[in-house]
Order: sequence, then structure tokens, then C-alpha cells
Amino acid sequence: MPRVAAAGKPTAKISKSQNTKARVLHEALALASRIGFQGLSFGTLAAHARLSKSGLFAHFHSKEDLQIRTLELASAMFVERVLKPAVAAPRGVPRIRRLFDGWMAWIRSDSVPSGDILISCAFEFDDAPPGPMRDAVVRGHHALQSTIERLARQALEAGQLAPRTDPAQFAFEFLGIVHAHHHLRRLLGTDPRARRARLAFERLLRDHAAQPHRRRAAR
Amino acid sequence: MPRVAAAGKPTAKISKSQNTKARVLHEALALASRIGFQGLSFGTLAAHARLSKSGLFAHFHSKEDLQIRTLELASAMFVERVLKPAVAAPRGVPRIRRLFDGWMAWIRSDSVPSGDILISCAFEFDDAPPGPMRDAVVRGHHALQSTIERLARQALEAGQLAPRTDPAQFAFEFLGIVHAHHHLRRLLGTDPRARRARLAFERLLRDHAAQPHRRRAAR
DNA sequence: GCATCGTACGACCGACCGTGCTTTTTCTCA
DNA sequence: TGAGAAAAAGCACGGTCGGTCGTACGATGC
Repeated sequence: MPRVAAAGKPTAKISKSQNTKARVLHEALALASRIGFQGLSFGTLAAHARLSKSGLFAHFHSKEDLQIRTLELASAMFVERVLKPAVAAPRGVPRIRRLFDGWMAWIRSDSVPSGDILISCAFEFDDAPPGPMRDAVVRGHHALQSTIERLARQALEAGQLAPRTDPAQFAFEFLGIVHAHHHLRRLLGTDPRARRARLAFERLLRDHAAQPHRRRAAR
Repeated sequence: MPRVAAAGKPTAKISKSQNTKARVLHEALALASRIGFQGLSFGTLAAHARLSKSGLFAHFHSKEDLQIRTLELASAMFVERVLKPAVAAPRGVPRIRRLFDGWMAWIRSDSVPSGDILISCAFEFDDAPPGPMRDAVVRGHHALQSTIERLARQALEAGQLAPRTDPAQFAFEFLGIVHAHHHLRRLLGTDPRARRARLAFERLLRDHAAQPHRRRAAR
């Protein structure tokens, strides 16, 4: 069978192994985002990556290894495409906004089909028996939660959020909105339901906004 | 066929079949709530229900049939234990509160282990290929969404919510809070994290509360 | 008293699973 | 260019999956 020559890229001296490994991992990511991490089997991945099942074993020692590497790739992409652009925005509320916008775009993006694979993964393993994957998912959640908390705290210190704001609570609700949007998008299709999430986010921000000019009326 | 003449009649004799079927279904529900609907296999269920695999086939024609029956049982229990008690409360905000309280208790309940199986199911099938289970999940979502919308609309008409309230948006955020709580509970254990969901719910209510005494300050 | 039907059983099927072991192909570099 | 290393394939294993088949037991209707 005539092998397909590498996809035209110069590949500056990356040993071929690394190259195919990366390619296979991207295939695995696309596959996992469609059928879940549990459904990511060596057989289907092999067929999809035009590699024999045993050929995969040269790169991944076990299915669990494959899952974790794939999850790591997804995390790295999320950091690169969502977190980094967010922290490029000015501290405080603008940065929080940028995070939300970037996240929504990431969910909408086609590069990782079927939405945010990290969220799917979290829900897939939230009731799994203890194991490396579950641990990785828990670590990922804590990282996200504390990141959002930090952004909220910065906004608080900058006087852009009301002093009564609880950063942890803010992060909880922030994550809840994103998760709800992701779920609905997958369940009901791609209709412009992002509006609901956007409104909820605006309400969250408005409700915690600093109001220097007058005393708060509610309560 | 000595089939049941009519549903629900005295039927002093609950034909043995119905009995074991109900027993097996409850086993299936408990099992599915621990390992998910996809993981609910005939083999494991047979071992768990002390019935041979082929014995199960006398009651369920296929795995899909088993899944759907199990889902129906869960839905019926949810209606019985959460929805009905809620509509027993006075119309308006009290009824909404009762729904939230009941739902949180249902998630906490041990009767259906591992939280709300309907929520888990929804997340399990939100990216599944089209099929009866997915359809059932979508229908279930619409039913819940429209129920909450209705409660919100009633509260609106009773003047207990601010006129600018959008019932659909209210339902979206309500569901988001419950889902987020359920997810966190499964992911991080049973710690008293319900407080976060409670606070978010209170904020949702407070934010949409009618304020007859003064004009709203925000915006 | 006998035929019928629903319930339950054990054996079995083909497909796919994850994973090793061996062989062949391909790449790398002196 | 050729030898050694690395990558990929081939193959076989034990296991589980959803599902079928033939069969046997117990109740029920005629």
C-alpha cells in the first residue's frame, strides 16, 4: 500500500515517531470528542488513523495511557486558545469577559468537534471509579475553579466587583453557566442558544458589579 | 394471552411476571445510577438480579428496551417524589422553592444512589447518535424546561416576579444551577457543596423578585 | 386430561475489546 | 551503503458484549 507522504510540512527534523504520535493524538482527540473517552478504543482509532492496532501500541502502553495523553492534548489546546488570550486582556472584569467569550468560541469551534471535550470528559468521569483519568479530571476542575476565582479576586481588588462578592461562589456560577450551555448545545443542536448563556453571564456580572454611586437596593 | 385486561384495575393477582419485572427494573435502576446507562449490560444485570441473561430477554426485547424501561421508571419516581410534592405548594415562588428543595433532596437521596439519574442520563446521551434513548432524553428535557417555565410564568402573573422576567431564561438558569450542583457532587464527593447551589438559587430568585416599593436601580 | 403459553434456563454465536509476542518493514546514521 | 534501531504489522489470547436457540417447568384454559 503506497504510504501517503507526510502532509507536506517541512517537519524540521522531528523524528518520525513524534510526528505520527502527534498525528494519532489529534485523531484520537477528534474521535474522543465525538464518541467520548470511554468509547475511544484501539480498534476504532487504528482504523481512523490508518494504523494497525498493534502499531498504536508502540506509542501508547495502554488504553489508559492513550486517554491521558489525549486529555493532555486537549488541555494544552484549551490553555493555548482560551486561557492565554484571556490573560492578555486587562486585569479585572475585562479579563473575565475575555475568558467567557473565548470559552464560548472554543465550544462553538470546529477544531475540536462537538464542543468542549474537557467538559464532556468531566461529566464522563465524574462518577467513574477512582483512577488516573478521574484524578486528572478532578485536577483539571480545581485548576479551572481556582483560575476563575483568581480572576474574580483581581477584579475585586481593582474595585470592579462589589466587596460582598465571594470569588469561589462566582467561579461556581460561572462554570455552571458554561456547562449548562455546553450541555444544551450538544443535546438540542447548534441553535443560537448561546444567547441564554450570555444573558446569564451578564446577569452574573451585573449582580456583582461594584456600585460606587449608590447603596445597593436589594435584599 | 391472559394479558392484563385494563391497566390499574384491582387485579388481585399481580401475575408473577410483573413482579419480577418490577424487581429487575429496580435493580437495573440502581445499577444504571452507579455505572451509567451505557454500562448497563445484560450480563451484569443478570448477575445482579439473580436471573440468567436469557431470562432477562423474556422481559426485555433488547438492551435499548431495557434502557428505556429503566429510564421510564426513573422518570416516574422523579415525578412522584419531586414534581408532585412541588405542585402541592402554593402557586408562585413558594412552588418554585419547593421544586428546588425537593430536587436537591432527590439528588442527595440514597434511594437512587449517585444522585439524579435523569441528569446523568441526559449528559450521557447528549452526544449520542440519534435513537430512542436520545429522543427520550430530549423529550425529558423539554418537559422539565417547560414545567419550570410554567412555574415561573405563574409566579410572574401573581406579581411575585419582576415583569421583565423571561420564564425561559429563568428555567435555563434554574436547570444550570441544579446540573452544576449534581456534577460537582459526583465529581468531588458529597461534601456540603449544596450551599453553593443554594446561594446561586437565592440570587436567581432575588434578582427576579418583584420590587413594588422602589424602582430598580441596576442597569 | 391435555394442549398452550409465559417464564426461565444453559449453551452458543459472531463481533469487538485490550493486550501481549513475533515478524517484517522502514528509518537513521556512521 | 549497510548494519542496527525503531516503527509498524501480523497474529493469537482470553474476555465481554448483545443476542439467538432449543428446551424444560409451571400455570392456565378448554
